[in-house]
Amino acid sequence: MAKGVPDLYDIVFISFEKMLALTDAEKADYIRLSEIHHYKKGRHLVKAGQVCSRMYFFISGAVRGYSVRSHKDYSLWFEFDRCFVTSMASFVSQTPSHENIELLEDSTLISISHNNLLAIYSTHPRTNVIGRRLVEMAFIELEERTLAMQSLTATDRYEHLLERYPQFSQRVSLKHIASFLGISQETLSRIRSGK
Amino acid sequence: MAKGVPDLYDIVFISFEKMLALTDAEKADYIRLSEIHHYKKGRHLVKAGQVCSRMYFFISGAVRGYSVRSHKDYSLWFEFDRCFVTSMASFVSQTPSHENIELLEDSTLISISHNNLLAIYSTHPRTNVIGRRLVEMAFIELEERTLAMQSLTATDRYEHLLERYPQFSQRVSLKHIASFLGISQETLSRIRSGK
DNA sequence: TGCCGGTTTTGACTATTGTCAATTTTGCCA
DNA sequence: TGGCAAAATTGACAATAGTCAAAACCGGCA
Repeated sequence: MAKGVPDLYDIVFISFEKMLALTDAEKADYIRLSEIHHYKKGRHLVKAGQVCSRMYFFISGAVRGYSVRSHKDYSLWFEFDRCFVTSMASFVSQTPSHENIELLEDSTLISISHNNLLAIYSTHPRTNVIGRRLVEMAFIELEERTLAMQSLTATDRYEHLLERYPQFSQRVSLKHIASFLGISQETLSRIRSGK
Repeated sequence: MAKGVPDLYDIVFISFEKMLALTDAEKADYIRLSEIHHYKKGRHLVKAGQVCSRMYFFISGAVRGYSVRSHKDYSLWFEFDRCFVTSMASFVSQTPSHENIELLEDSTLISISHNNLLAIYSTHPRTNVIGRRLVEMAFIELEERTLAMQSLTATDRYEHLLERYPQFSQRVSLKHIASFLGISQETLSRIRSGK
């Protein structure tokens, strides 16, 4: 095993621990069945129409999920270091993705294929809880966002975002933040300038 | 077992089959650990602040999830006959619910407690997939709705809703549909009249 | 049938947000 | 460091949606 590799896996195992502390045998299988990548900004992990076959963990970097409708780009979510990322709906049912996933920064990540993840679930049944937890967390996050879209004005949504995700304003362009909030770039600019 | 009861359970077992065909032993445990209810229109299954301790299956009836913010009522989802219903975020992590669940019609339902469901998962580990599938389906549904909120105008959201859920216009008041779409009742009225 | 309460529609006006076009600012790198 | 392309801001105007108040509609029931 290459020098430095255990360090990277230490990071993902700490994140797993929030859901389930893995045994050494489970960790060994995860290491054996996963891959490490160093990808450049701009690279796509998934494009709409493709089946998303891998679950990613971001050691470092930033990533955006987005969907294109009527020639327009709608940002759906953003994730940064130490997060699990995949096109959830596509990955869990292995059907074509409606969303694209694009790196916003050069990133270091670990990925595992759907097949290999199922193999781990099968070999170590108690790890099933991880799959469930990941979907549950994604669901809770999305629920909060949907209610914000429904009940808050554009200004309140922006302020809510700044509080909840301070990273955004450092690492995401205003164009993408605007599309995430469901408003035009110009409106966001006016909100920021205090009208 | 009372006459008619097996018929009701036949309905829920058909719905389970879309996720996992249950064995006779699994069905027997589900019957033993669940309850049948006949509830009146207006009854609440969960109120905000309470932990939602049960997963419901609607044999017949209609139900609405909603959240109250700044004294306003925001409809989050609707479900009708033959659907599984719970306050997902609250149920899966057994924390206080942010949403209320209210019956829109007199309804017949089957419910199982969180503890009893975990007991079934534990006795029959392969049934774990049901829990995951339920969250996954809820997630996919919510994802579609969020993108609609973000990318469609009010008029398009209303037309999309009519296509996707024809039941809505028969069984849900315009007040609730408007709050679901994130628009005022008057705006919905004008959209319907063709401006 | 006729009244009642709740639901839905309509009107007039205001507020918010979008669009298009023109600048200005920023970040990168040759 | 200078120059370029992308990102962000600004202005003028149009389109969309909200608010408040009043009227019309509708369903249940005495």
